[in-house]
Formats: sequence, C-alpha cells, structure tokens
Amino acid sequence: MVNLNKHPENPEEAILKAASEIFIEKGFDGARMQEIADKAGLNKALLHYYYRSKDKLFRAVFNKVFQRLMDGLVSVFEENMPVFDTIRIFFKEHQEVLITYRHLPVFILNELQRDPNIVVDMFNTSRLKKVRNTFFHRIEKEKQEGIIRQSIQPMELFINILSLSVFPYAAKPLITSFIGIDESAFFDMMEARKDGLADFVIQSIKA
Amino acid sequence: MVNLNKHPENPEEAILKAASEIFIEKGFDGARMQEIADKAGLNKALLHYYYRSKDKLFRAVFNKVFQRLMDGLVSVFEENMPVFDTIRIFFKEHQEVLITYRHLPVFILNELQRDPNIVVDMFNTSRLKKVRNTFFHRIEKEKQEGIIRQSIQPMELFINILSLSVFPYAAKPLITSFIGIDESAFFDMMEARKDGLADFVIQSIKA
DNA sequence: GTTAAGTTTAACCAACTGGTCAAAGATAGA
DNA sequence: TCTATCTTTGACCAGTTGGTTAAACTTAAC
Repeated sequence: MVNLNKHPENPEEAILKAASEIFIEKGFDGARMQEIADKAGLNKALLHYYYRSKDKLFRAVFNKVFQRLMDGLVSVFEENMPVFDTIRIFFKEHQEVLITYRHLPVFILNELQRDPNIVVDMFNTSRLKKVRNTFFHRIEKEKQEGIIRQSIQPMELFINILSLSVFPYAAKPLITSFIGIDESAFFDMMEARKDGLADFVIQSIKA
Repeated sequence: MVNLNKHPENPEEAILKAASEIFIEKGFDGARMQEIADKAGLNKALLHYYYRSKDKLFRAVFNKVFQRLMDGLVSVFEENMPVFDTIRIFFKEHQEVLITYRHLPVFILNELQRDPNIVVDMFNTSRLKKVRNTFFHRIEKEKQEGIIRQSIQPMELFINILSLSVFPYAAKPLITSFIGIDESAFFDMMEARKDGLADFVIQSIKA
C-alpha cells in the first residue's frame, strides 16, 4: 500500500533534520523537544521512540554536523600538492562552506565547551595522520627546498590558517556591531577578504 | 553595629560575582538562579530583590564581562606607536588576558549569537574612532614611508590579528582533541606560539 | 481475516524553573 | 525605646520540561 504519511521522508530523518536546525540555532540547553517535534510535524513521543532521550538525539545531530564540518575542513590538507596551492584552495573552498553553514562554528565551539567529552573518540586519528603525512610533510620538504622559511612550524601554521578562516564567522555579530555594518556588507567584506587571506599567509611563510 | 553577615562583600557584588561564574560556565540557558544563589551563599529571592529578573542579572554580568574584554582588547591599538611595536605588545598582553579569562571568548561569541541585540549601543563609537585615528592612521602613514606593504587594508589586518589571537582559545577543546594533547600541553604550545605570532603578522605586512 | 510486530498518538506525570509574597529580622534616626 | 525603612528568608506557585504509557492505528505475512 502507498505511504499515507503526511511526510515523504521517513520520520527518523525528519526528526534529525528538524533537530539539527533547532539545536544549531538554540544550543542543547535552549532547544525544546516539543519545538523539534513541531518543526518535524510529528508527535513529541516519536522523538523518544526513535532516539530515546534528548541527549541521544543531540549526539546524533552533533556527530553528523561535526563530521560534515571536519570533512570540509581537512580534506584539502590531505591532498599532496604545493603548499601555496593548498593554502589558496583551502581559503577559497572553506569560505563557501562557512557561508553555507554559517552557524556551525559557534555551535560546535560552544557545545564543545559545555561538554568536551562529546568529541572523544570522534577523531579517527587516521585523519590527523593523513594531514601529517601530506601537508606537514610537504611543508618540511619545501623548507628544505628554500621555498618556505625555516622557522615555520607546521602545526602552528595549520592553527593560524584555521584561525584566520573561521574566526570572523564566529565573531560576526561582534564585527558587524563594532564597525557598524549590516549583514550583507559583512559578507561582501568576507568575499573581498578571501583572496587577500591566502596572500597574507603565503607572504608570511615564504622564504 | 558590626556586620553580622556571613559574607564580607555586599550581597549585590556577591551575586554578580557568582552569577558571572555560572553564566560564563553554562551560558544563559544552562544557568540556574538557584545555583547562582547557592554559589553566592544567599537566598534565591535576593537575586530578584537586587536584579529583578534572570534576564536583567544576565545583562549586568554580560555588560561587565564584555567591557572588561574590550578594554584588554583595543586599548593597545589606541596608543600611538610604530605598528610593529603595537602588534608585538598586543599579542604579548592579549595572550595573558585570554589565559586569565579563558572562558570568555566562547561565552561572548555564543551569547551574541543567541541574542545579537545585547551588544547594541554597547560600543561607544568613540572607541572605534580612536582606533581609527591611531592604529589605522599609523598604518597608512607607514605604508607611505615604505615600511608596510601598500596592499594592506587596516580593517582586515585588525580582524586578522584578532583571529590569530582569540581563535585558538575559543577552539581549545577541538585543538587538544585533534592533536591529542592535554590542557597543560596546550598552554605550553600557546606560550611558545606567542612570540611567533607577532613575527607571523609582521613578516606578512612588511614592505 | 487473523495475527503479530512495528508505528503513532493523546493524555499524563514528576521534577524543575523563574518568580512572588508575607512575614521575620536588621538598621538607623528621633 | 519606638518606628519606619531596608534586607533577608522560607514557603509557595503557575508554567514548563523531558520523558512515559496505554491504547489506537498500520503494515505485511499467513
């Protein structure tokens, strides 16, 4: 027989989708199970039927969202190419990820502070290993080739690149208030900044 | 007659202090008025006697904390001295502020996303004006003197410096998990990074 | 069509939450 | 000492919250 449900998706996915939006917008403490149910168009008891508790539902959401962000973040560093190219490509791609999922940085940073354990054994350490074996290794190589300054530390550079890319989006309300611009002007500014960022880093590390 | 209270401070301050700790640790939604009262060693009704509502108490906390962080952040940029000196002093001083108030960045970023209005008319725009008239002006001057590269945009540089300084502290749980170190190793790393940061920026902007 | 398993619902609950209030206690001036 | 004001408290309250449950509904196999 045909599916007579009001909802084309299966409820498990509908719940996860609605929960993602609510949790990301309001955080774990600010989110309400009833609100998630309303957004999914389902009875609240169903959330518990499929995901037992608010905590378990939250973890399902967080894991999915976190993995998504991580993929968009480290994948570029796992490919073997000249460091300057990696940097340019990263900033270009990562800015788009951040614009698409603009609330994710603050959400993840905040929930991670609330409970640092949610991330435990979420990193398959192979991920870092791969970054080490490609990006970090490449840096050392280009240092020997005289392309990159000797004093550059791969891990620090990695953190610097991340900082420059992510922070402005996390601090968007602060920046817009501080320099007195609206949201669209902010994204214009980020768009213009995109090209300059790679230059900023490369200029700093080149020999 | 002598003060027979168990608490040497006046209750208004005791509440604000306890509220600061709880709000910063758990956020507005996660904080409980009873928990704040317990931490202050006072009756819960007193919180409402002095601060009417949870929202008003939160605003009092946020304002104070925010002003404190802002002072430690922009004061260096308001002084007229060579740009490279400003940058070196800023990183050195700001890292100490961040270590002392290590939970503030995420707290402020998060609450600002929850309700961007809490920061409205909190910036006396004179603050930004002063930064413009000193730091930004100085950059333009040093560009003409051939000390700094022509393509450097003052506002972008300002945001970059902030990003490099603040982000690692906001992302501490992420970084420690990702590279598999504990908290003390993280702060050692930040300590070592401190000197390199100024070099990283200066190297990038010098002509 | 009977049955057994999976799915969905409305009604319900105990615990908790921000907030109130009347009364008790402290304080300082007259 | 009396009194008017300010402080402090315990008890209380209405609304909300995550979570439960028994019963109704669907589905598909026989």
